[in-house]
Amino acid sequence: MRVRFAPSPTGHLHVGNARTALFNWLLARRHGGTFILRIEDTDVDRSTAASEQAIVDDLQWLGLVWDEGIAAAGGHGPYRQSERLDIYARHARQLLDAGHAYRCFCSAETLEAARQAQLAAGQPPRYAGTCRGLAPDVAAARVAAGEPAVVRLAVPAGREVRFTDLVRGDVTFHTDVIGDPILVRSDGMPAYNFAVVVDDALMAITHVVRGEDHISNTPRQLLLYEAFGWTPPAFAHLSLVMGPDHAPLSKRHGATSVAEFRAKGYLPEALANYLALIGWSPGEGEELLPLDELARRFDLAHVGHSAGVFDEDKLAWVNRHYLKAAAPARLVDLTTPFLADRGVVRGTVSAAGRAWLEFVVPPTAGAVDRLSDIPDRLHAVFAFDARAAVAQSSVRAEFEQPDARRVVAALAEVLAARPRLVDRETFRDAVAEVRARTGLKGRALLHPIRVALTGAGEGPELDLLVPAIDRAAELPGEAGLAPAVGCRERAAATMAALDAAGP
RNA sequence: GUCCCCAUCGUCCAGAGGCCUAGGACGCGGCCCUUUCAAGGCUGAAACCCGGGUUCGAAUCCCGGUGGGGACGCCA
Repeated sequence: MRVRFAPSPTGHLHVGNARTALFNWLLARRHGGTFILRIEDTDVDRSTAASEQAIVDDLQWLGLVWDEGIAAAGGHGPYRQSERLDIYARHARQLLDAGHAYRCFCSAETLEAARQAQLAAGQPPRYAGTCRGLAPDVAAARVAAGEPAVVRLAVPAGREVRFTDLVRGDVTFHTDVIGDPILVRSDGMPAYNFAVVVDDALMAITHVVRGEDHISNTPRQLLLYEAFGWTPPAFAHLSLVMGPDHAPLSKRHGATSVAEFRAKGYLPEALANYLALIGWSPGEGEELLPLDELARRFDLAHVGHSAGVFDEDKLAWVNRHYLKAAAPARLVDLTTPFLADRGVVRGTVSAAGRAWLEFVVPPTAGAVDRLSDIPDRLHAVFAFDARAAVAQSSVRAEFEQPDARRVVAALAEVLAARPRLVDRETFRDAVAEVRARTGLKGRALLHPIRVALTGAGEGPELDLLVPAIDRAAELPGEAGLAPAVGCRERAAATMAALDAAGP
């Protein structure tokens, strides 16, 4: 089995295309086949080397390694269509000579006008076949005279083209609804339908798994296989991925590219796992499975027929699972850029700074949806302003609670008499003392402490936050982290701000 | 407009004629756990698009309707 993913390097890798790549990859892995990456860059105006690189990076990030293709070995190259121009020219010649294709001299403007007219008249827009009857020698003479021409496939009239789609079953098209497709453009570049067929055939592709948007191209391609006398591969058309409003996923729905999800702090294994769940089920009610296990169970016959809505909430849930399972050192590495963006990490992190990150990041990552949420949860460690906090209405409201001030006063005293609270035990111990002094417990006790120390009512568990603050406060200035004020000072400052603000 | 594809909870899936009083997951509500915030556990509400057939029996098969999507490019 040989399958391929053939993106066009005209932008970032879209999640819908990433899913197509994934399904191809899963199928190849499942059957011990070969997964090939081919670049379809025949649109010179829109294709860029940067896009190709971005797609390569995204595929590698997702873990979808290819066995053959650009930047890999393989005996069926080149794998970039722009490097196969002589091959297409040779095959176009073959079709022309065999009478399966012909030259068309209609200008793009003429064609566009005809298309508009047909649309306006409620007719299916389709090439009328104007140049089809031109005698070969007449056409050759016009070409020799320098007249621009395209090469079109002569689609046989009155026939049915059918194929058995591996996911949808039998599909039938009538050739009467197919206009003669352009094979070679006037500038000599091959057109999509022509290049794919030549490449898939020459690269010995056995299964073409692609988006449903290509289903109507399939009859044209089948006709080409027939013209060449080649045996076509098996086809499988995947339903499309939609946005929440059931419209094609687009920028207006938020993130749509793999790169954007990576930038938002989703783990590659999470995105890949989630993508596999759109239109397919690993079975037995299981959903959270690693790529190799998904591959072990993958089966085209069980791929769904209807379009799937991309649900970022569910992606986040999958991501949470992998965030909890990720190795601590990796989490720190992945989170550092997000922390740097917020100014928490500054420059080179020292061993002490790194130790601090390894203390706080893994447990924090286990409680958020994505890595980009981590700076928010850690924000309070480095930013604290008692006066500003007390000026907030929500914080003031907290301290209007009957015993809140007593808690802060006791906390300030307790902390003043203690060393830094650098672990959970010493923190709990300090809380126990505040509890003993105030006789309060539960929310009445912890919430004022939280607000007094962080200036906000929400955030990570105090068991982690407080030690994180005091450890950060002990760090030398060159640790690579922003400076932090310790809890002892915070409690005192809050008390002072409260006193200054009056009852 | 023409052709093609599709149609189970809000969303993603399970369901290949009786196992369906339609199952799981996300999200949502409730409860539990928790000296705070989350997380986690348990639990609840929530769907077979409509109409005809076929059959002893249909979410499952057939036809029609409706709805959604795709294609109709010198884009891929």
